[in-house]
Amino acid sequence: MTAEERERIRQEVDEGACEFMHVHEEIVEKVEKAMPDEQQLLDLSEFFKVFGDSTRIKILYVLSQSEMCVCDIATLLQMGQSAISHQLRMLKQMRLVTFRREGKTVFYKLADSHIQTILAQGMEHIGE
Amino acid sequence: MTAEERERIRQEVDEGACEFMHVHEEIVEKVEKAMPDEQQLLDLSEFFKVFGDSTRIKILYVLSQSEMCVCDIATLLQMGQSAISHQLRMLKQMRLVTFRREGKTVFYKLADSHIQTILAQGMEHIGE
DNA sequence: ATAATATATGAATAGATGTTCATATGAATA
DNA sequence: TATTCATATGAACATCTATTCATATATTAT
Repeated sequence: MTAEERERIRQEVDEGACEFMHVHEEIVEKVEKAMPDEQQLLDLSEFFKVFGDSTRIKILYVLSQSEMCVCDIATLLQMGQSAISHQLRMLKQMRLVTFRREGKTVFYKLADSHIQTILAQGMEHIGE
Repeated sequence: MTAEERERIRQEVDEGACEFMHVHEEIVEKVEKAMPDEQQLLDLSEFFKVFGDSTRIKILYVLSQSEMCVCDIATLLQMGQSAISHQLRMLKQMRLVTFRREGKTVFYKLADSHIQTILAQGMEHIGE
């Protein structure tokens, strides 16, 4: 593909993008080839989004200390049962927590030790 | 603190929280003691929030491949220059990227190799 | 079966967030 | 100095998200 062709395509495709820019062709081409699937990057951001809310971080944190039920979590975080339950649903969907039922009570825990590693990694980063 | 006192305080403090719940006292007390600062957990969620947006993930990804300027990024992501610039501002504030000016152009790169580790860790997790 | 209790969930609302548009700033060049 | 170009930024808007409220479901006990 020549520079001319690329320029034409760019004008057709990137209406909104900088019209007068001076792109560094080599870099762009090189990186373009190394780009993962769009979907993979979307999944990745969805994954991190789960950690990007203080309520969910707190839930994950307390569950890293011990398995516990919904009301234990609500008590610890001083939040309503419903709010916790909604968030646990999301954490379930994202496979970050698992649960077991024992009578009327549902006990939640972290799905795997991987989660703790990520939390610790984040902690490490902000403590700098 | 007796169970009675705790119950009274709970009723005063946790208006919204489950009123009829049967908290598991031992667990709650143990974990309560081990809880980090509220602020630290807020910071942690703020940190992860940055990774929880697909545009920012893409920016971080392309910068993990090579230093580049705003318009290079806009071209690669097929997005407007302004959108990228706004996001770069946030990434700057969160100290995930640094930049150097060269004439009219501003080159951005990842602030440290730590960031790549976190991205890779996330990638690893979703690929399961 | 009925009541009590722990959790789940749908709808509504308020607040946060990302992109766009228009424009400003800063730097090179004529 | 005026112009051009790369980037930055404020305001507006639309979308997404978290919590609350009311209520449903599931399980146990009476």
